[in-house]
This record gives sequence, C-alpha cells and structure tokens, in this order.
Amino acid sequence: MHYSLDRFEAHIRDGLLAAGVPAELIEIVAPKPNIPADLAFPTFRAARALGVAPPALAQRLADGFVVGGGSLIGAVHAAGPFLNFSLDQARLTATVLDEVTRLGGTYGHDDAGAGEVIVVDYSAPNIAKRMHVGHIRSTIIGQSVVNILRAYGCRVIGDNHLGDWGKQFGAIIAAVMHYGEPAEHGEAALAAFEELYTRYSALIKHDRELRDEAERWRRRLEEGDAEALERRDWISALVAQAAEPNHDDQARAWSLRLERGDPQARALWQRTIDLTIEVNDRLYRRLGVRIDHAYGESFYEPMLAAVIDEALAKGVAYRDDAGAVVVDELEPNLPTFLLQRSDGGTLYMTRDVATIQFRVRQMQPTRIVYVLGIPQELHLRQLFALVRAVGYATDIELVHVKFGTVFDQHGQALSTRRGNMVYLEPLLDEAHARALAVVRQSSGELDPAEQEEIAEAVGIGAVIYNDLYQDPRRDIRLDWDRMLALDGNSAPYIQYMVARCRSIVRRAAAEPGAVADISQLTHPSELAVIKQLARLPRAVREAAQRYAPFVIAEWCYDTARALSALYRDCPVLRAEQPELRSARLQLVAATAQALTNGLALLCIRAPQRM
RNA sequence: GCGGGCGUAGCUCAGUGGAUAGAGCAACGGUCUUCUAAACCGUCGGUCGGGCGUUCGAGUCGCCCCGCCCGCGCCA
Repeated sequence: MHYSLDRFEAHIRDGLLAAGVPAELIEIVAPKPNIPADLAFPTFRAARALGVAPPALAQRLADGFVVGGGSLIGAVHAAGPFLNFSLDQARLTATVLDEVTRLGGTYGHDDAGAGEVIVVDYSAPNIAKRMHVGHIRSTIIGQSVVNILRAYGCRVIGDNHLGDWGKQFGAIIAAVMHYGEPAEHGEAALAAFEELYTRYSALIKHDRELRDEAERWRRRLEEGDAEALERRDWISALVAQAAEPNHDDQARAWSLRLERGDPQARALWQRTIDLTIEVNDRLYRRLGVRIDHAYGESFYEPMLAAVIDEALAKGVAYRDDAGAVVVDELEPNLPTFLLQRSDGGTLYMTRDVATIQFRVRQMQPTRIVYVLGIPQELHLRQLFALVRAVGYATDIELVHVKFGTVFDQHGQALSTRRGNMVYLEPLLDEAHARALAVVRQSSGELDPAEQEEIAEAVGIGAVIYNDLYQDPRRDIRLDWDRMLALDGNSAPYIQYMVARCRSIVRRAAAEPGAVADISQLTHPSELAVIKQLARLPRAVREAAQRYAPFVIAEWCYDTARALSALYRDCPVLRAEQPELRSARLQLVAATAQALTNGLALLCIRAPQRM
C-alpha cells in the first residue's frame, strides 16, 4: 500500500540518490512540530562521509535538488545542517481527500502484514469468577492489537485461553462439595462461586498454619525441648491431625479427578463454564470484543502426557525423587520450574506448552502474541525457552505484549478479601450512568433511546480509552474520575469532534451544493487537518509494529484537536464561496471517516450525535 | 541475592540518536444573538531521579548508584 506520505518520502529519497547521496547515508526523519517542514534529512553522517561541513552539504543539496513533475515535494530548503522538505499542499490535499473518499472504512489499512499469520492470546478470564478491572486490560489491549494487526494486513486468530482447569478449578469443585452449589443465576451466581472459593481458600490457609505449627512442635520435641516433652501426647495428636488429608489435598484430588474424567466433576465443570461464558459474553459485546476461539486450558488435557514424555525423552526435563518433572538450567539466570506435580497432576506450564504445540500444528502461525500482565513475564520466558528447547516453535516469533498492574486509589493490590475489588460490569454501568447525565443535560432534545445509546458508546469509550491511551507497561492506580473522564484527552472529546463533523454534513445534505474546489483549502487549520489525515496510515504501521494501540489513540487525539481548530477558524456552511463550502464539507466528511476508522481500531464507537 | 519494569511540569502521560522537551488534568483569567461550550483562547508551571561515559549531537544508547513496583518449583 502506498499512501501519499509514502510517495512523498520516496520522492525525497529519489532526489537525494540522484544528487549523489549514497543510499546507506540517507536517513529521513519527521521534524519537530515547531519546524516548518514535513520531512527532513539530517546531513551529519553523509557530510562526514563526503568530507564536507553539514550546513554546506545541506545548502548544496538544496540548491541542486531536482523535483520531478507531479511530485508531492513542494519546497526544499536548507536549515543549518538539515535539509527540510515541505509538502506540495495542493497535491497533498487532492491525494489525501481522494484516498479517504475512495477507501472509506479501510482508509489507513495496509497490506504490509500480508503473509503473516498471528495467533493472539488475550482476555483469558477464569471460570467461575467475575471479570474485574484487571481483566479489562488484557481484553481491551488484546482486541485492539488484533484490530490493528488485521488493519496492517496480517491474518489474525484470536484465542481466549480460559482458565478452566488445574488445581484452582479443583478448589472450586472441592468448595462446592463442601458448601453446596450456588442457586443464583447470572452474575450473582459467579459472585456466589467466588464467595465459596474465598471461604475454601481460607480453610486451606488454616490447614497450612496447622501443619506449620505441628512441624514446629515436632522439631522442638526432637530437640528435647522441656515444654515439648511435657506436651508429648498433645503434640502427637496435633501431628496426626496435620497429617490427615486436608482441604488443599482435596482441591488437588478434585483437579486430578477432573483431569481423569470423573463424571461428577465434569458435570459441575461444564455448568460453571456455560455460566461464565454467558455472563462474560454480555461484557464482551459491550466492549466490542470478539474472540475467534475459546479453547481454554481444558482442551489440551489429552495432549499433556505426550508433552511431558517428549520433554523427558529429549533430556530437557527430568523426574526428581518425589516424582515431579523438573526443567532446569535452560538459560543462564532462568529459574528452575516444573512441568508436572509430584502427584501426577499437570500445571499451567504443561498446558501452555501443549497450547503452543497445538497452535503450531493447527494454525501454522508465523507469530504467537500473548497479551498478559508483567507479573507473568517469568512464566512466559520459561515457556518460550522450553518450547525452543523441545523444538516446538523454532521458527515462530513468540511475543509478550505486557501491561502493568491495576492498584486501588491507595496503591494497594485489588483483592476480593480486602474488599477493594472493582468488577467490570459495575464499572461499565457507572461509566454509562455518568455519560447519560451529561447527555441528558446537553442533548436533552434527543429521544431517550438514542440518549441511552450515546451514553453507552461514550461511557464505555471513556473506559476503553483510559486503558489504551498510554504505554501499557505502567501500573495503573485506579482513579474513577480519570477513568470516566469525559473531557480533555479522552474518547468523548474525540467522539464529540466526530459528532460535530457529522452534524455539519447532515445539515449540508439538506441543501444542494456546488462542485468542490479543493484548491481553495489553503487556510493553515485546513492544511493541519489534511496533514493529520495523511498520517493515519503511518500510525497504523507503527502501532502494528510496536503492538501499541496508544499510537492510534494519540493520532485520534491530535486529529480531533486539529479539527477543533478548523471548526474555530473555518466556517463550513457559511463559507465565502460555494466551491469552498463544498471543499470544506468534503474535508470535514473525510475527517469524520478517518477518525471513525481510528476509533474502531480501539473498539470505540463514534455516535452520529452527541 | 538474581531477573524484569518504571522514574519527564503539582497530578496523569507522549517524546524509539537530531533542531527551542510537548499534551491533558488541576489552578487562575477570558469566550455562547454566529455550523454542538462534552468546546475554544490565554497565564502559571521543567536540575528529563543522580553521576560517569559513547557520539558532531543524549530525555532517548552503555555502565554505576538512588527510589518505587513486580517476579523467582508442586497456584494461574
């Protein structure tokens, strides 16, 4: 795909080559915004190689630069050691408006990623739990990365690696066996499951404390401690009690029974999966999230034995005295980890290895991208090292798109037990409610159903944008006002600008228009918007290469700001000339289109009215 | 201890070797008889955590410190 700025850069490169600058010394950069140029060639390196002073070289190149016919280069001038290039504004305007109008919803999209097949692993909520603010990160960042990679031309397969297996699920079954199955429906049922899980975890913790205490006394007894000797009988009873199968053992036992197909365990397991998916789907729809597959950890159970055997056979892992399968010293400074528990049960790691093997066989990806939190970094490093060592994914790029942790307003980790957990559904409802209050105030004339629709797009857009507008590696401290902000650098600001454009276009449609004369678009505010539109394709490429939705968010925000200057400076419907009015109308329509495309990559909808 | 991340305006953040380091929020002051005031304009605000180095050029790269966060075998 060759967009206008690509041709501009190509023309500059050709001109420099023709002037005798060797290709390897040509470096074209975007100047700082305060420099009155669109692209620049810093001559330092070339000047040194050619044995002249940089300003002299810049001047010589500027004097002799040949601009071909039809070129997008408007002006070339030396500024000290820099050779600055400005766009031919009339040609740029014509080209960009043509591109946006012609491509519509695919303006900004590319074919540079063609040939890539990328599996993106994201969202991955746990079964029998509600999604909370922590999950929104993987879900939203993941979906946006998927959208961006698709726009880049890659074939993308999204997979929701549900947490539906392992000892954690064994604990849920054990808890249900202990307390009985919740009778509630929907989200309330998930909350009830969480409650059981939390209570059961407390029992496990209590058992562990008991075991520790028994161990302490046993040791004191061994050492001939006087008090211990006196309480000998009590201690042996304590030790015996601690040695009994406890709640943790039961959780592990249930995870094993589940793995081995126990009908009772499987039936309960299936019910909770169905329940969780039903509840989560509603949230996904609100967030504009669609994930192609949801195989889940359980799907890989039949492949695990072979994975373990192969790791053992290849000498990458060994079985220790207790029966656990250990992976050791794959790389310097890479901590040892397990592939199988000593009781024969499998682990997160085991299933992740099988998952890679399956994806490679089934989907033949060129890349697998994990959208996972920073705390999982070590796990992924171990996983990647292991599959390389076993030879499962030798020529496949394995990528960790990482993001920081969400903390509460005091910097404390979110936890159900602390009572500071923020769940996704109430968060979205709150965002909707706040947006609705503003809609009612400023768009009271619209009918209530449309007000609801706008509030949903705006409120949820605000929440999504809050998660996508910055580099995701930073930790986030929860701040409701910022998360639900409806002004400043926020989705509602951008949506509002789009709505203004559409309002103008709507009003204009009522009256007949003249033929547009886009050569009249010469106001600086008009040109600023046109240049912004020209930059979308580059933003898409950069975002795709960096897995960075915030690059798109930044483009949207800058474009919206440029638009607001246009709105201030250049009346559209009351333009001085009918031909100018039509030209501005075309520009405004193109801007709304490009912004809508950008927001779509972020899973944010742009309402017609606000 | 080892490994990873972060440190830029009061707060939240851009800035991926180039020119005078930029936004938003907050604060203060202005702008609705004129295409939507969820907006716009202005003011205030910086030893880029500290040091040394590499380079024609460092917020950006390397090394050493300081501070905060995270992770490091039978959870996921």
